[in-house]
Amino acid sequence: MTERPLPTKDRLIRTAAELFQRSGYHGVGLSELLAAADAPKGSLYHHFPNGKSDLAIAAATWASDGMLRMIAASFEPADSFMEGVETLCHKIAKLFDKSGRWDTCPISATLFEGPDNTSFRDHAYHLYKGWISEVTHHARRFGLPAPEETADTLFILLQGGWQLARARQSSDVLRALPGKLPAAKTD
Amino acid sequence: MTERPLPTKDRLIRTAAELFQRSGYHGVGLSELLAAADAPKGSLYHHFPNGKSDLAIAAATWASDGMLRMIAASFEPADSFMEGVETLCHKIAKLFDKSGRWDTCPISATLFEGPDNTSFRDHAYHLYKGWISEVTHHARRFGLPAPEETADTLFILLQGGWQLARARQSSDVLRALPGKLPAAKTD
DNA sequence: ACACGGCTAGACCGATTGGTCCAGTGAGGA
DNA sequence: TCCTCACTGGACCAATCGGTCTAGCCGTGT
Repeated sequence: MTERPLPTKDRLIRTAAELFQRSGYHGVGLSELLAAADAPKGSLYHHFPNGKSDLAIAAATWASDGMLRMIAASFEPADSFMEGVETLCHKIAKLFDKSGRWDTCPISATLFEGPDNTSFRDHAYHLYKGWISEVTHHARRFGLPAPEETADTLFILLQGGWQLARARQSSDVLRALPGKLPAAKTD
Repeated sequence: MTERPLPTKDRLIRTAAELFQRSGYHGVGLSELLAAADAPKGSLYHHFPNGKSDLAIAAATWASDGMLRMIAASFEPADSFMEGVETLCHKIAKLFDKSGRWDTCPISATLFEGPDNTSFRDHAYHLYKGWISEVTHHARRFGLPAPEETADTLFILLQGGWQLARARQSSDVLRALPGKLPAAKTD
């Protein structure tokens, strides 16, 4: 997993993201993480002087960037807002199935349950805001009446949907999400 | 906190629920937990032979029962389904504010991030099913056209809404939830 | 050819983890 | 009165935690 040719720093970030999503910040030990990334302790503390917490923030940011790209890739080629929503939900459903269906949202897994450090929580909200404002942008572009509120609702549906999908072990929940968005009016 | 007259076992369950919600299963050490509950280690392993994991399941079940009562108390005196939803969302918003606005859903905090034990995940879904079927029952009672689907959606909105509320540090998200439920038709 | 510095490798550290074990303790029944 | 047993209190344990530190590898610039 997470192939070898990548530079050590990137390998650390990717495996950290992966493991934190699976077991949460406190649920992953450095030894397990370093073994999975095939990196020695020295490298970790070279690239991330503050150790685990620095790495966690980097991992969450990296995962968030991926999500941001997924949102953009769903809405940009779409002919309507709802078409973008549909594409996004299907992409996320696929991601869910690929993840083994037990992972948590990368940001909440990594940052909300981290040390009670305020900066962790602030960063989490910062990343979430990025997702929401990206959706808001597209909602506005398609002339939706209440772009901010619609973006909020989509975010809520995705977060809650992911949770229920995880409990049910089925991505069907995620695929059914578009029908629950009030803006499903077909203009 | 969690006053003294309660029997030790109950004190353990309550403080476990509280702490797990704040920091997650792996984020709370036994020493911290026992200190908060003012109980010695011997008592923990007397009441819960399997230690932390047994306690976690008991704590999640206890928290879930409280939620179940809150759902019932919201819908039973209501004159319509939407009135019940409104009441429930406001109750939860209050709970959110009282919790310090950083806690996680007690079940996902306790069970989803616990040991990768399957029984943990199964129990989590079992508890969630309890919530959803309670809502389904009331939806059917009020003659809603699609009771199961409506209950699912309410669950999704509550889970996602809680998450966004936590990020934003504001319970307004939760209070606005009823308006996002498609069944908001006023019959 | 040599020195420099980014990076790796892993031994080592004290603190804390979850868990075990047993000697009390004290209320209730015989 | 004494026995019993559910319960408490805490010493103790190996394992693991996150983190520090230093020795050396190796590519690059001069």
